[in-house]
Amino acid sequence: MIKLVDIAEQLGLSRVTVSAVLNDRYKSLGISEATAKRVIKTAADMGYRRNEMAMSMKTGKSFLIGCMTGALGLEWGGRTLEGALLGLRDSVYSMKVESVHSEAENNSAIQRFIGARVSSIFACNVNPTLEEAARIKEQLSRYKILMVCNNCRQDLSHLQVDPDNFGGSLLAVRHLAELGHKHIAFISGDGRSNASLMRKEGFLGALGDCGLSLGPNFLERGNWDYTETEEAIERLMSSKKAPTAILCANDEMAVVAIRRLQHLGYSVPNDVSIIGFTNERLGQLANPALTTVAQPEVEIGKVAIQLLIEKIEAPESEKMVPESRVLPSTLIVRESTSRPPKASTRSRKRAS
Amino acid sequence: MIKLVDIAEQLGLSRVTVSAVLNDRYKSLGISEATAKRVIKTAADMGYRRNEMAMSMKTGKSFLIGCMTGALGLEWGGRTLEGALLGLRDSVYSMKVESVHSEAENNSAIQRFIGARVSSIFACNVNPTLEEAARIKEQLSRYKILMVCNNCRQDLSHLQVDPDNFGGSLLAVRHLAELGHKHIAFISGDGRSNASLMRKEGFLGALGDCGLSLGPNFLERGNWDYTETEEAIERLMSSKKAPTAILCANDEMAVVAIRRLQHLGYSVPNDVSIIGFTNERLGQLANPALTTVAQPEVEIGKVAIQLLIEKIEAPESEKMVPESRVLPSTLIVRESTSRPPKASTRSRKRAS
DNA sequence: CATCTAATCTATACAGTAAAGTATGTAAAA
DNA sequence: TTTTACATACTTTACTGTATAGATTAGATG
Repeated sequence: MIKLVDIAEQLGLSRVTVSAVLNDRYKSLGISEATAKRVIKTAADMGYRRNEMAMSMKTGKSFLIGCMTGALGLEWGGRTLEGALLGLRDSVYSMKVESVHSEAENNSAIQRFIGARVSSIFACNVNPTLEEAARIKEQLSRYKILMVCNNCRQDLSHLQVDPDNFGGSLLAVRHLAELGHKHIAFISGDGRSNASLMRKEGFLGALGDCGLSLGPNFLERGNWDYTETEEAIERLMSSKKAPTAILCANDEMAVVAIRRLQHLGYSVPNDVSIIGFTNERLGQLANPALTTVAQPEVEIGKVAIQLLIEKIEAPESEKMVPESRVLPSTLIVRESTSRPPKASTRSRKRAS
Repeated sequence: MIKLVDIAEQLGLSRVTVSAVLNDRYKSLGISEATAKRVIKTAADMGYRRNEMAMSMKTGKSFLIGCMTGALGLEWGGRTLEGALLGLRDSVYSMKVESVHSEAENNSAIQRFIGARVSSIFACNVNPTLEEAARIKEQLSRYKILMVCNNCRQDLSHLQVDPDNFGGSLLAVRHLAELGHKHIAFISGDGRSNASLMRKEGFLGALGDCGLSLGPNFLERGNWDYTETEEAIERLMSSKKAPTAILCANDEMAVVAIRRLQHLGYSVPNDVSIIGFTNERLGQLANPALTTVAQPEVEIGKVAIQLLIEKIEAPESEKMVPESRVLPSTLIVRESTSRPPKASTRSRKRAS
């Protein structure tokens, strides 16, 4: 691997001269244009790339961001990471990635990041408990490493970039209310998921906003799971006063819901309207195509990294000041929502 | 950030002593157990983590792998990266990731990797043209950087880990042939995609294997695109001798195919059997649930990285010897395949 | 001859490691 | 008794590739 001295020797100059030229500070150093040109040409010919590590050592700055990510195998997980990588573009920063699935893995990722001297960490779709988050935060502050989270509890004092889950539910419920629905149920995901929690809160808030009340047992738990979601649907539809619309905390559960409803003999959206969350391809291709709350995952990753970079480069005093950003959700109306049936025409049919 | 000298000063020792203890080479250096214990304790108390960069500088080894990845927003893309990160676990290596979408981005990613002094590169779901791959290869060999690819043309002399696309098609066609199908069509993806190409080759080979012949215009192009796939379906079904089964080069096109067929009044699988490729959630949730060829994406990422690490650590002579591994595909039979209809009962119905 | 300026070099630092060196004591060999 | 050898428990020096402050040289100018 060719280095500064190699170029310097080739030209009978010192490393310093070469370094100055290649970093564009040669004018202030009084190096002649002729020399500069020779240096630049030789460097290119020899295929010189400066060693970032050596530079980091010298300057004491790492230009490295650590990203610990969960949910990589899911569309929205990949999209968030993609966004983060996009946010890095054209910056001098680069990213080390570790995938994590447990508290133990979070810890070892952080240890490795510290060893790598990252300037900051993006906890991408990691869902730590409050205690864990606090512990991580304390450890990182000891090393003065910044952290930005998405999908995290709001009450933590670190950087945060989130989709507007609350507002997303509002959009969904308002859409249903405008169609005339009065009996809307909600199927939540994993109880520890902040996204699921905020979507539920948003749902409850939105009912009030629209002057609707929550039906009995209209808050079901699907736990991001097919079977549990199907059971939730069965319970909802077997109650005396069944909902005419169901908001699901993600698209997957929404599609499972549609499938189950159809299996039970209901028509979607004629008997029951369904809305999901996070606009995945499986919703787009469902039959009927799923109405869903889209969230800007790519943008979230991008903004998270940009925020991190801003903070790194901010003056020392502002560096550790927590900041949070919320990016708007949008409603994508497709085929799974329509006006509610008239009470008389609604009936439970056997599956064919 | 605390460093060796800090510990050394605290204890009145030299950096070297501390370094030796913390790297478990203190016995050969003749450092007393008592000193070793003090050092270890102090290091832990002070929260010391050794600086990987400094270590790399000194040893000349980077323990860094660069990963340029495409398709991050798709399930299989995320899974491959996830696998790669899994392959890194418990090794001293770590990974820098860049997402790429074009030749220009591939190049800039490589430039950055060279600057970071990566020991090797994983081109993860990057689909370079032959010329581009050759150029990259030449450039990397200049810096003695290893590269492993998945989803690449087979005839390149670098490391390669691939799913058995060819064999996957064979499994699919054999399954259909066993069910009694004689008229099987294929819908391919992007013509430049190696995966699509190999799946088509496998399909054609498998027809011969099963004693079947290719019907007229039974090779369609869907180009990974919804509209084009729908058009391909229309063309296939409007021909005089329509296929009774269709193998699609991915699950997405397969689900679009099902949707279109149903819209045209056909029943899947009673009128037409459908098989996809790469086992995504959207196929599992389709109605009927999709029969598909699953490929071990996670395993591919894992093996790619393991191969890379093996090579890095291999003696110089074996280092640049190309090697390729192919991991088996499996057929997941669900609801979208069944016996072909008897010729008389097959008819085209209007959509309801 | 002193001063100035242009062009370049020297020395040092960054955090770690490898190899060689050092001070002291002990024990066996000459 | 002196020399040699060796072990103990370390330290010093040198080096990785780069950046930066300060020194140096050559030639021109006053």
